[in-house]
Amino acid sequence: MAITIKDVAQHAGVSVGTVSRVLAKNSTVNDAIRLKVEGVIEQLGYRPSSLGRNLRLNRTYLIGLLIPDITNPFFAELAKQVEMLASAEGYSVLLANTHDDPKAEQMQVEAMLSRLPFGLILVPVSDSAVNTIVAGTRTVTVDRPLQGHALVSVDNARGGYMAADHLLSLGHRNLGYISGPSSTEVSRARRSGFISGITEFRRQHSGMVVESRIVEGNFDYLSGETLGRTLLQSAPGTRPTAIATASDQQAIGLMRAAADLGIRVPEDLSIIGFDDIPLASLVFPRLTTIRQPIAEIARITLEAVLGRLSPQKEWMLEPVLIRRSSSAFAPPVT
Amino acid sequence: MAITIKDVAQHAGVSVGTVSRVLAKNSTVNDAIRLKVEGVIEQLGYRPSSLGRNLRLNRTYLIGLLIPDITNPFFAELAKQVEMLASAEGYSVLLANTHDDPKAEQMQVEAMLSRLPFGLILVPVSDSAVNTIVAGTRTVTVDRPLQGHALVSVDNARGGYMAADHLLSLGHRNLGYISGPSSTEVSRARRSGFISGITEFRRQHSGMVVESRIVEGNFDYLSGETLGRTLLQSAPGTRPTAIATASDQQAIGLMRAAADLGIRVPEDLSIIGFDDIPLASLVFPRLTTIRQPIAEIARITLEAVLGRLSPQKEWMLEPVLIRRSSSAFAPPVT
DNA sequence: ATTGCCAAATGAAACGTTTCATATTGACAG
DNA sequence: CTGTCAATATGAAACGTTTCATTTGGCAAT
Repeated sequence: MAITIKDVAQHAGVSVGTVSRVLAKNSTVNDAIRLKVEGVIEQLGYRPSSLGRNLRLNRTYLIGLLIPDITNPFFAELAKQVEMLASAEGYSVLLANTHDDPKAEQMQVEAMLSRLPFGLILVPVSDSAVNTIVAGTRTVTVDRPLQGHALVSVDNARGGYMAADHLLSLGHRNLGYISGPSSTEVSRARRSGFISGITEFRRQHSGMVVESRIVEGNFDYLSGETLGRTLLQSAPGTRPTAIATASDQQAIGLMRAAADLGIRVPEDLSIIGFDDIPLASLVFPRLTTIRQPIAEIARITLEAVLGRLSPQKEWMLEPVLIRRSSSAFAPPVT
Repeated sequence: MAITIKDVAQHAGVSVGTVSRVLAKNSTVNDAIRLKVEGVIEQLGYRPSSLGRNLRLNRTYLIGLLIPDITNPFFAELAKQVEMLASAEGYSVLLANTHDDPKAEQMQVEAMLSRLPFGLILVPVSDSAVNTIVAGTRTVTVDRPLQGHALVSVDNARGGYMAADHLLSLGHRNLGYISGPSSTEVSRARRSGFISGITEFRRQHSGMVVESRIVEGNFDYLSGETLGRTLLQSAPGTRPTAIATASDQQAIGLMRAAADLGIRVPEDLSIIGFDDIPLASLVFPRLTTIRQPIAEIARITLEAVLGRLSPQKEWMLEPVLIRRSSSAFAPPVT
């Protein structure tokens, strides 16, 4: 049987209220008694039950974190940052994966809400269903927007634009783009940013010919590899000299495909990824990419979920181009 | 104000007890009333509070998961598996990172216990301190042993042995080993398994000369790269023709170092990792490795923590050798 | 008409806290 | 010696459930 505040009170010969006030550091209580009570607490090894406490205060110190897949390095990093900040503030993190499945997402949201978290951080998969459910709990959405809730994300369109701009400025005129699933806003934004980067370039260079080919899949390694293969197996001469991807994972899969086909990076093919996961600087060659400021995203998200930020509805962060060795000047035209 | 069971009772014109019994599907309640109550619940959007429930039952449906670093692909995979299984059983997962820091570990354990999880899954960093603290909550340890608690792990010594055996059977006689930190039992077991693999081989081949050089660092990419560089920069002729590592991350860092130095894998250097993280089959060349059966580890761990397994104190799983392209026959001696 | 029985609903207690109104104490001024 | 006040401790209520001992009502058997 666990030790309750009553046991402590009894042993110390005081009332439960007094013990409670001893525990609440800021309350006024006679020094002798305080010492006595603290002694008993120590001796009995009493640990306040959060159950009673939560009920009484009608408030938990839980933050729900609902992401597609903790195995994805981007989300792992996000989870880590969020957890670090949260636990520094005395909150604990409830983790759940949606596996990009709307059904699973809904169930997980339900499960989380039944635990009455103080707030919810959500990387939503589906647009509907969810928004009715999360009423009542402060919810902040990361990466993907959700009707009626705060959103923290990187400026994905800008990132896509930067990727196109980088490749074009290196002289590439035949580009490929490996997109994420069109069902997500993130994918769409990155891709349309990429496209408008090209459009803008052509406008400025009065109609210069820029070819581009876009293929679509998931954000994972495998999609990068398969779609990369598709792009790279175009007839020689029409094969892109540079490819941008919607995630670093795809980019790494793409590098893999290039290696298999004997295509050298960056000599024959420039690659630029998106995210800047830790691995990006460890693959060979080191990956040029569009970095998402994850720590910043995590910080703002948590502050927002704790209600410390003005109730602004959207925070959009600037991505930054990280130049490494996977991108280089276009090979001379022969 | 949230809707409570009282509100439901009032609206339905029944007592709270009845509503409670309607919610507990297996109880006996008149059909007409059941329907009526269910209607009111639906209409009011009532959602039982886990706060009251937990207090009354003196039981939460939380599983604490305390790992060194969610960013490490191995732990990410473990977390994913555990979360999947747990949520299927109606439990939620509390996640925390220790960052391999005993101080942080202790704080995190305290924080978790104050939430009264039903059980705790722990990948311990430090050997002391913790074991007194976790008394009272069923705790299962993964990967690293902790006095007085159940342990689920792979047979690390066996894994190390298998790595040595694999390289030796390919004809390599000059081996390198990149170890994890000696402070962890895991590292020590893998390394000593590797060493005894060599010893055993020499015994069976009556004293055949096998050289080996061991360096030590962390489990991460960076350590693999730096230590790899150290090993590979030995005087030519004495440089190892095969290197085993204590983690796939190290192995990938090592591949990176080899690429930088112009050493071809597997032609000039065979590499074998440990873990079989998803990335292992995506790097170039695909990584030969010793697989930990993570799904199995997760399954057993969760069952154990839920108290469904006989109170056996230790489960040790067999690792399995996954042969891919990063290891090959030793180059002919010149 | 009385009794006994069963099914089904009720009322109240209990879980471990916090908090607020109230009670106690001691010191000190009048 | 009384009255007042500040300082501090107490007791009880409340948070939202579940559960158990009781009550209620209907109906069959006597």
